[in-house]
This record gives sequence, C-alpha cells and structure tokens, in this order.
Amino acid sequence: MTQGVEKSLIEQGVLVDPDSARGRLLTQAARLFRQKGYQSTTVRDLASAVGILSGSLFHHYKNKDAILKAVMVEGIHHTMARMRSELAEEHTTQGRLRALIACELDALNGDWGDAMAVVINEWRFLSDGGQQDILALREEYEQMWLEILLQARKERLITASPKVLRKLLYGAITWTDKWFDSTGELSYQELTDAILQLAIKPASDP
Amino acid sequence: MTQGVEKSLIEQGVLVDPDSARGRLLTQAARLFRQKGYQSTTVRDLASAVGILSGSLFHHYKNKDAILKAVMVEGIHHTMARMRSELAEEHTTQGRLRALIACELDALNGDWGDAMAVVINEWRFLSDGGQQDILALREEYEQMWLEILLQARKERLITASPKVLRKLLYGAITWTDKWFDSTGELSYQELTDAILQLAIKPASDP
Amino acid sequence: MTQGVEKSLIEQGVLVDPDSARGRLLTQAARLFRQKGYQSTTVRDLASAVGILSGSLFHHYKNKDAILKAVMVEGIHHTMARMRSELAEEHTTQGRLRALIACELDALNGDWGDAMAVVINEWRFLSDGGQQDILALREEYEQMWLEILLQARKERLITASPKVLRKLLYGAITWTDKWFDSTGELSYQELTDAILQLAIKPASDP
Amino acid sequence: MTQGVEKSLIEQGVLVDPDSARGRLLTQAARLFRQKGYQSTTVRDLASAVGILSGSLFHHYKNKDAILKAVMVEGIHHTMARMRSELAEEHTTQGRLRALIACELDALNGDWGDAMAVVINEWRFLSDGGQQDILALREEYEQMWLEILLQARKERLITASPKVLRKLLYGAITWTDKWFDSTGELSYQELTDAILQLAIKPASDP
DNA sequence: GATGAATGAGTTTTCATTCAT
DNA sequence: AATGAATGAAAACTCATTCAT
Repeated sequence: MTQGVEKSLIEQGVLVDPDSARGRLLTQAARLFRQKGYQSTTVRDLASAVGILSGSLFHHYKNKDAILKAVMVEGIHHTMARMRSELAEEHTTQGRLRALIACELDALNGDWGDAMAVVINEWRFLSDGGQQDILALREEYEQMWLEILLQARKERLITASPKVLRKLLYGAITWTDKWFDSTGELSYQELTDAILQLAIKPASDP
Repeated sequence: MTQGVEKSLIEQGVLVDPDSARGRLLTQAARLFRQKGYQSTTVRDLASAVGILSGSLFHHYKNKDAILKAVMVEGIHHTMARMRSELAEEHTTQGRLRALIACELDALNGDWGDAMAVVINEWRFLSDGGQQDILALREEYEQMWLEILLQARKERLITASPKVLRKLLYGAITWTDKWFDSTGELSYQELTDAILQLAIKPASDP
Repeated sequence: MTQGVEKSLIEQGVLVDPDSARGRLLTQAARLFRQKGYQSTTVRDLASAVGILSGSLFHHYKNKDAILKAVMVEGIHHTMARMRSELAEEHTTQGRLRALIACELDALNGDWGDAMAVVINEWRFLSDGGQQDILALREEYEQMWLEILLQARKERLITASPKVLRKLLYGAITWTDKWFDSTGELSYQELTDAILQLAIKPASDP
Repeated sequence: MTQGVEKSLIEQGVLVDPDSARGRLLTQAARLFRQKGYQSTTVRDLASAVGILSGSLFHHYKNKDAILKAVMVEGIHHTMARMRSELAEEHTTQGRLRALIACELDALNGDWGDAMAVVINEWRFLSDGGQQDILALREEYEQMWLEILLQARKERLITASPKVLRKLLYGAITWTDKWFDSTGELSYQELTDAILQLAIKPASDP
C-alpha cells in the first residue's frame, strides 16, 4: 500500500523515481551531503558521483539549493510513509510509541537514512524559501509524534509534557546518527528499548 | 578557585585573556560561528567584527582553522572548570548528576555558550589535526560524566548502560540549543528536571 | 506589387513565410532581440517563445548567429520593399525626402519594426561573416537615401553634404526608437515634419 | 577651476583619482566596454588590461555592474564639468548652443570619450539600481541643454520644440561615434557647424 | 600590529550546441 | 521535426591567505 502511495506521488511529480537520472542524482546527493556536509560537497562532486559533468546538473535542478530541497522532500516523504504503515500495525499506545522511536532510528539507518540525516543536519543551509516550503511537511510529521505522546500522557505512560519530551527524544534519537553502529555490541532492538525507557515510567511495582 | 585556575591557564598560554585583542576575536568568532556556521563565516566577517581588516587576523592566528580550534579549547576549558566547581558542592549522586545536566545546559546558554555550541555543531569542520589535539580534552570531560553515571548505576538510580545513557543525554541536551528559550514558558529549572527524569527512575513509592 | 516581390523572394528562399515555423521563430526572435538584446536572449528564450525546446531550434537554423542574420535580412528586405513602393508615389524631391524619413521612422514602429531595430542596435553582435553578407543589402538601402539627398542638394533644398546629412539624420531617426511613443503628445506626422525641418531650409519667404 | 572641482570630488569619493589603481581600472574598463561592449568584456579582460588577476578586481568593486556604474559616473561628471566651463565663456545663445554641441561631440572623442560612449551605448546593461542612481546626474545634464534650447526658441533661433529637438540632436550627435573620424576629410569644426545647422534656421536673407 | 592590494585556486552557474531516440 | 539529456567551455564571483609597506 505504501508502495502504491509512493508510486502515485512519483506520478504527481512530488517524489522522484529512484531509477531515473534525477533519482540517482538525489541518492548520491543525499549520501554526499551526509558524508561531507552540504557546503563541502561541490556540484562537481555531485556530478561526478552520477557520472556526468557539473553543468549537466542544472538540466535537472535549477541550482544546488534545489537539490538539497529535493533530497529533504524525498527523505521526509519516505520516512512518513514508513511511519504510517508501521503505526497501522500497532494497537497499544506503548507499542505505537515504540514504533515511532524505531521508525525514527530506522529513518537514519535505512534506505532513506542519508536523506533524513540531511534533513536534520543540513537544515540551516537550505534557503529560506526552501525551508518555508518544507516546514509544512515537517510539522505534519511532528504532529504524528505529538498525538501519540498526548495519548501516552493520558494513559500515564509518560509524565513529562509531550512537547518537551518530543524535543528531548528528538535530540537523543537524531544524535544516534553520530555514534550508533548497528553492527556493534548494542543491538538496534536494545537501543530502541533504551530510548523507550527514557520516555516512559516503568510499570509501577506493586 | 576556578578563577585562579583560569588565570593560571591564561599565563600558561592555554587560555586567552578575554580582554586582549585575541580574546575579543575569540568571543566574536564564537558568536559568528554559532550564528552563521564556521563555513559561512568569512575571515572578513571575523575581522570586521573586531574592527580590523582581514589580513590582520593572521597576526593573531595562523589560519581560520586555528581560530576554530582556539574557540573550542576555550569553550571546553571553561565548561569543565565550571563543572568541576559545581560538582564540588554536591555530595549525593543524584545531586551530582543533576549538576552535570545543569552545567551542560548552562554551557550552551552562559557566557561561553557560543563557544560550546561551536564545539558541538562545528566539530566536523575542525581539521584532523585540530580534532586530535582537542580530543583528549573532550575525553576528560566525558570521563566526568561516566564516573558519575557509573556510580548512579551502582546505586540503582539508573538502569541503562552509562555509556549509552550518556550518549542519549548528550543528544537530548545539546539539541536544546536549537529550541530552548530561557525566556519562554519552560524555565531553566524545569528543563533540567525534565532531563533528569529521562535518566533516573523515580524513587519507588513505598 | 510589393506583395508580389515578397512572395517571389520567399519562393527564392531569401525571405521566410511568416506563417511557417521558421517565420514564427523569426518574429519572436526579432521581438526578443529588440526587447532584451541579442546577447541577453538565450536560445531557450527563443525556443520557448515558439513553444519548442531549445535543441529543436537547430533544425531550423544552424546556430544563434544565423537566427540574428535572418532577422536582419527580413528587416532590411521588408523596409526596402516598403520604401520603394512609397517613393513610387511621390514625385517631388521634398515629397520623396519626406517619404524616406517617414518610412525609416515607420520601419521601427510597423510590423517589421522589431527586426529593423535589431538591425540597428544589434549589428555589432552579428558575426563578421554575417555582417559581410548583409552589408550589400544595407548599402543598396543607403544608396536610395543618397540619391535623393543628392537631388535635394541640386535643388538647393538642403545645404549640407548628402553623406554627412544622411549620417546625422540616421542617428536622429534611429534614436527615436528609444524615446518616441506614437501614442503620446507628439504625433507621428509631427515627428516626421520635425525631422524634415532638420534637413531642409524653409522655403525662403519672398 | 574645473580642476579644483574635480579634485574636491575625488576627495569626496565621488570621482576616482585617475592615477590610482581604481582609476587605471576605470580607464581600461571604459575603453574595453566601448570597444567590445559590456557583455562581451569579461572580468578577465578587465583584469588583464590593468595587469592583475580577475579575482583582484573584486577588491576594488563589488561586481562587474559596479564597474560599469563607476565608469558612467566618471563619464558624466567629467563631461558636465567641461560643459560648464565652456558655457561660461560663451555669451550669445547661438554661441552657447554651439558650445553644447561641440562639448557633446568632444565628450565622445576626448579623454573621457570612452566613458561617455559607454554611458550612451551600454546604458541598458546597467542594473536597475545603478540606472536609478545615475539618472539624477543625467537629468541634470539634460537640463543644461533644455535651458539653452528654451532660450534659443525665445530668440527664434530655433523653431522646433526644445524637447523634441534635443532628442533629435542627441541621436544625431551620439551616432557620430559610429562614423566620424576626426582624422578624415570632415573636420571637427565642420561637423559641429553641420549639426548646428540642423538645429537653427539660417539668418533670414534680407 | 595593522593595512590593503593582490593572489590563485576554487565555487556555482550559464548556455550554445550536439546527438541518440 | 522534435525531444531532452548531456556536453564543455567559459562566465562571474568568493575567499583564505600572503606580503610589502
């Protein structure tokens, strides 16, 4: 179903077919922007990563900023799509909260991890206009978090203010990008649980 | 006492007298690097912020990278100095943990907040050599955290692995730089408590 | 008759049928070259003005220079054709001189005004080869002026050297392109008379 | 006296000392802009004409547009200065009108001829902001013409509307730049007289 | 210590033109 | 005839750094 939505978004021109020239460009751009940072990635780097000359980039995107923006849009869309489908399968609030955390962790490690890392780390290099355009998407994404945290508070799963908790969790989760190695000692499951434990009070011992 | 240590470090040439020309330069550099980012701050920006021409910067520091490094060294030293003195006044583990959190939050908001924010956000733009040189300092700093978290675990204040918990708290705390407004609804004290609550289990109700 | 000549020139391939694809291209090119200048008009501008993509232009013309040249050839041919037919109706030298002025003014305001303005203002951007090819046409055109000015001098209508006077009139007339607004206070007739008065001495009052 | 005014303007930063680095740059820029046109003159051309590298240009002027503007400002100021001093020596209206014509012709041939030719021919390539800034200067210049033409009409030296006549003369005079060769058959004096004859009615033969 | 002119390698971007489909 | 992706050379501009004064 998610696939279907994505396909439809591609047809609408919102998303880009990953096998097209533009798609390959965005994949490489996401990788390079994450690795070296937006400002340190030259358009020559981008072009040579997809095997064309730098001038040809501008056939696909108006300028470097438009490429950054496109990477971010892709990242957010795919992350949200995944999140929606994972949430649909969870029916307890704690399960849904855990799914949110797992998804956000995954967003940084999965196929679109590069793009999502770029959303987080290179945000300030996006032009004002670009930020404006994407902000609505980001807010929609945050809304999914807030709703579930609000529900969790009603159920006394959490005690902190949902807004504040979300911000703290966001920092904790996105920072994992800088240190977590999924092939290391700590498993992906354990990390998810550790973060979940930050948020929720343990079931009170009777 | 802290004052005394800092004075001694200035005399040793590790730190810089904030009233000297170099000191004013570092203060402005920290501010600009935080505000615009290292790469987007030109040496002309730096120079004009202290009222000289760009060529004259290089009488004070060998190159732009050296300025970044100096800003970071200042930031870490001052943060550590403060942390040491605050810890000295706390005698319970929970108190010491709270002091660590408060200090780290404060590090981003206080006098040396700009410099510390630069340490966090512009780290990857520091040359390899510069990173090497500062790493020891950062590790010393992290050691203070780990010792207290280790103690907290012994006392069953926390359940998570100290290393992992530190990383998660680090992410949560440093991210506050991007959203916390000390003049807003949420007070500085409340934020400190909220973060402390992430870390520790509440005292079990008898 | 003029129509017949033009039709014949189209059949010979000298001129272009204005309803053909090439014709529409030249019309738009003339408009854009006049409006934005040759160098500031991109082939993309040209292509999109006629609803094709830039690559397709080169099926019609070898290169951008060839388009400029074609615009100029059209402009000069149509202007000359009109001038010949107007002169044929005037039988006094003063009438013929006035017709020349009116025609040249009209050349900049009528249907082929864009093309003629391009001849005047973008001349230096035409390649050497292109200039060479068109120069004969321009000289033929100038010859029509010189003959009539020569006659006017014989009749003591004018006192100045025909060559010099022609140059001065040319400057005065072509410059009107930059300031004359045919919908403004000054009528087209009045302008024509004002220019005629530059050239000729008033009939001496007896 | 004119010298004194110019010196004072240099001190005010309005004009540029022709022996300074900036001054040499403007002289060369005026020459190249006239010769090849603004758009066809690259910053490399400009730089190599003054013996520096292209990047160094931007130490003196913010961008290419600023160089164009500076050339024009110089051109207009010097032309006006000369015109004022020449007018001061003429006391009949016809003499003053002749002086205006001579000055304008001279403006295109004398020391600042390149700059003035640039004002005329490259005007449309100046940015909107630049045009705005210079327009006041140009209007002041035109005012000098209009006043004298108005006086000439009162004295029945001319019959045409001053505004229209000025425009026609402007076209005729500036176009001389494209054909007049001061070393050719036609002398500079004769050309001035020929243009004056365009404007004024000959003294009526008794 | 400061100046300011210059460097030079680098950046993003533009654009006429080509060509396989 | 048209497309559209790509080319490649050249454009304007940036900026850390150097250095004679």
